[in-house]
Amino acid sequence: MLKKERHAFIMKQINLHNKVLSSDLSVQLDVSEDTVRRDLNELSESDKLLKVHGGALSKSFHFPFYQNEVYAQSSKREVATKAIKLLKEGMVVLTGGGTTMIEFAKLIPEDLEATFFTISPLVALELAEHAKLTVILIGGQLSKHAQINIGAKVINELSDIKVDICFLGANGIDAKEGITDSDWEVVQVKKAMVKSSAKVVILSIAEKLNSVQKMKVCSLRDIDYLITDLDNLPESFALMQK
Amino acid sequence: MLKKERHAFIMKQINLHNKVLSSDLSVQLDVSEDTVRRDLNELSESDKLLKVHGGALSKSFHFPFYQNEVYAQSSKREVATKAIKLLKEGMVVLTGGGTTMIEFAKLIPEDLEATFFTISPLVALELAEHAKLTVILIGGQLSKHAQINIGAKVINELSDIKVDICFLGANGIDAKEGITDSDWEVVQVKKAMVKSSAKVVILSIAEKLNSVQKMKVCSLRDIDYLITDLDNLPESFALMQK
DNA sequence: GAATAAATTGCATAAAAACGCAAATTTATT
DNA sequence: AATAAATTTGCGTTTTTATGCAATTTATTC
Repeated sequence: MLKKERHAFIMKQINLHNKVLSSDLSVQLDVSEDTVRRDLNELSESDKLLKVHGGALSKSFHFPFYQNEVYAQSSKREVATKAIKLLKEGMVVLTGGGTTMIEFAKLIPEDLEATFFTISPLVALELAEHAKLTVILIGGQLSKHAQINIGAKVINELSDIKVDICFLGANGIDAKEGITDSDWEVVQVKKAMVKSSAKVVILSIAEKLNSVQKMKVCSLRDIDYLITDLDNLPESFALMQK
Repeated sequence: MLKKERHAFIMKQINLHNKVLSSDLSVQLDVSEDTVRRDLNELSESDKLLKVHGGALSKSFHFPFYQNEVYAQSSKREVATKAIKLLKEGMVVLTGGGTTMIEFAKLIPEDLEATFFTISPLVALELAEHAKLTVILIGGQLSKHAQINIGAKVINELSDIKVDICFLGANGIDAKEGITDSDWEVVQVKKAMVKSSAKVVILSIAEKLNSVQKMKVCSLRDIDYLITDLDNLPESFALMQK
């Protein structure tokens, strides 16, 4: 394995988990810890990460002020920008949570008049910054991990509404397995959201394509739009772009 | 767990709760108290926190000048600190919104087990940082101005619950006119909250005493506790302190 | 002011980093 | 191709860092 490849691997791990251990990398990359250390030193010299005893951390760790920067933010913003185009005046919209969705909320044109339902307090607060939007937060138990509302109450309320379009982030997305997620409660909510919407839009950064999580939300044919930061989707996903 | 990670964790706890105990951190981080003390020493040397016997405090706690822009934060924190004492294990609580309430949420003991209903997304997110709390966000239309959920939906949901105690901020509070507010929708919600609660607690900084707003939420005799940052309340308010 | 909790200090141990060097691998040059 | 030069890698050794434990000193509390 080439040095550059190792570096790429390490950076990916850093972005994914915010930290790496020299010992882990040594095993994963099948090189000595010395080599890993040398790699980390180089990446640290070029300010790509923060080297610490025992491994390295994402740079955002040390500068808590800039910590708000999210992973692959530019990609997510790109995805969000494309998704915005599906919004029309007067629409009734339903959105999920997650960092991509927050970017989406931020990018909505200031003069758009529409009604937004959401299960995410954070997205709701972002949406509320827009003067002409009506924002309705679907209440329920707040999941500490996902920071969205979950539980029977949410499912119930969702069953009472029917919206024009639903924007949803994806945890895993695969041509065969469809949209998948790793949290049971979240899957239940997402299923209900899909059911309540005339059109379903999935937002996902390209990186998540072809990844599969444990539980299924829906299959690809239930989706109306799949939006990524790629210019054109891989063959296997192309079918459902209507 | 890497040292820097521990430091980050500690700082997060500090920012969240304004204080940490060495003994707690030792358990949470799964290291000896010695190590925690060394961590606290290092963070203290770099002026990140204030080390005290038994743990550490947020620097802002004693030097409120350098702290966030929240108006009269130290007073609000004082009010919140007093209010916390009314919380008991296993309680079902209802809270409103506002900066005082956010301070309140931050200061809740980490080990308290309770159920919190709230109409404020921000308070909900703060509460969600506490591992043992069940947080239920009462959904509805998000008021852009007040950043709380309002509208018929909220009133409806509130009418379905009955909680042990309700913590409410006040906009105006006066011996004769009682609790008053300036936003019609907010008043409706607050009324419903009072109705759904066995006990009602009003949190208010002393500054707001004897001020009157346009619309009435309830009179003073509907209140069970009135908490301010004063050591003892003025004569005119004394009556209803039970 | 005695009892208790927390902090400090010194020390032992273990883990990680740094260093130098030799072997191995890659790249460049004929 | 073949070989020289440069780079990269792994290993032993030394140095540094991190952590926990025990003993002592310093605070805190009743």
